[in-house]
Amino acid sequence: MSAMATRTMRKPPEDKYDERRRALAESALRTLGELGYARASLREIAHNSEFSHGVVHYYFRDKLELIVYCVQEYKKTCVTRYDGVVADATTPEGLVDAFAAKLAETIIDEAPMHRLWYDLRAQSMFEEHLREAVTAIDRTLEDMVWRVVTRYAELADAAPALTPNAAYGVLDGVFQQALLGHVGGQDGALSVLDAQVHELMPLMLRR
Amino acid sequence: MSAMATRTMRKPPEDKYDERRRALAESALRTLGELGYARASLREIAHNSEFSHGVVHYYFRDKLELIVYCVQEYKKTCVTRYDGVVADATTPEGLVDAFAAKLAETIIDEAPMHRLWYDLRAQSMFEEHLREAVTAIDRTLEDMVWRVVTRYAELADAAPALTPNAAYGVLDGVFQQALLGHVGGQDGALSVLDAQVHELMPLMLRR
DNA sequence: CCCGGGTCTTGACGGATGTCAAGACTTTTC
DNA sequence: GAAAAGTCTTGACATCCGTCAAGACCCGGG
Repeated sequence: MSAMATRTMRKPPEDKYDERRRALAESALRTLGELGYARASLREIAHNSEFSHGVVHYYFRDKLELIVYCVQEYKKTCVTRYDGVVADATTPEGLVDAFAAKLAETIIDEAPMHRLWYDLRAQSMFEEHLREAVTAIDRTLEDMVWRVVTRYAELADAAPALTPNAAYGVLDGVFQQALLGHVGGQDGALSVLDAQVHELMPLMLRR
Repeated sequence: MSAMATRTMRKPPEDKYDERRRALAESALRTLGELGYARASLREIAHNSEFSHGVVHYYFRDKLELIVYCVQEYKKTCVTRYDGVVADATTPEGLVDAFAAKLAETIIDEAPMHRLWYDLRAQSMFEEHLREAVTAIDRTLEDMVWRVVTRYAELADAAPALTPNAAYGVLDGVFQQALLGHVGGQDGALSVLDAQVHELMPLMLRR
């Protein structure tokens, strides 16, 4: 009768199951960051993990569910990335310095993850199954940026001159540009980013 | 001996050859805009043209050469897109209105081409063979934006407050966001873009 | 001890893809 | 008008992909 609704036919562990899903998703994220969405096959993903290729369909219905799960997993590593910057800053200039430095740092340390993000966001314009997860992350990132901007305005004793989505669009634009340059081997890309952030942040304050 | 250097073993037409390449590239662009880089197969591309699938390797060495050629072809349709806006504007406000309207218009009319562009740009972070062509287009777009910004500053009798790449990054960011929203069916995306452009352009002037 | 359910591997399937060789059709050339 | 060069189609190849079924392995409870 194929007694298998969709999920949870497990009995005792129930968290071992989720643990495996997370482990698998982590391997998948490594592979995805390396090869991109299009060329990361399930076999390659499994090969970069401690399992064999068949196990994927034991933990995920199909490839897309795996990837959506990965994307949501990735989101968690993003949310708090700049909260330290916001919390520690005491002057507007100091916040801009720390924020710009953190942006450059994350490009250096996590370039594969970031290029995967832009890949997935572009793919979501072709595959609507990705759209929901991508949109959710986009909102999360916008909120994150907005926390930085409002704190900056607060420290400068001014009001933000931009809407949240405009502020996100602006900073995401220059960030993406810097990532592109960095991945392409342009060594000036990161210092340009630093300069651009210092250039842009003051413009976000109403005067 | 397989007498076939790399190109040009043709004798008389030499332009019929290029004409076919262009026709094939046009079909390819249609298909690529529909399916994206990853899922646009040579057979599907040929199917959307008047030829059969084998002909691709008569005019292009492999799939990548086809796509790079397509990308360069696409560039030509971009370069002059906003030149009319620059030429016709007589007041700074008028230029912003026309520019914002043109941005929204091109999202409506050519959404497939634009999402393809962002797809290819993301792919170029994984496939270095795409990088050169993508970088060239990126520079072209930056120049295009810069022409708008300098003309705007000129009309407003002020100096630009941003560097060319910052200005491009900023506008590309909000444009991409609007495209994402438009493709995803958010009907407010375009009016948000219009508002954002009106919000951002004045900030680009030194005061 | 063994039995049963959860876990994982192996191997196979049908289909799609890039590539290319062989030849047919078309145009040019003498 | 026949030969040659250019153009295009057809069909096949090797390979890779996602998926899934069959069974082996592992482990706790009877």
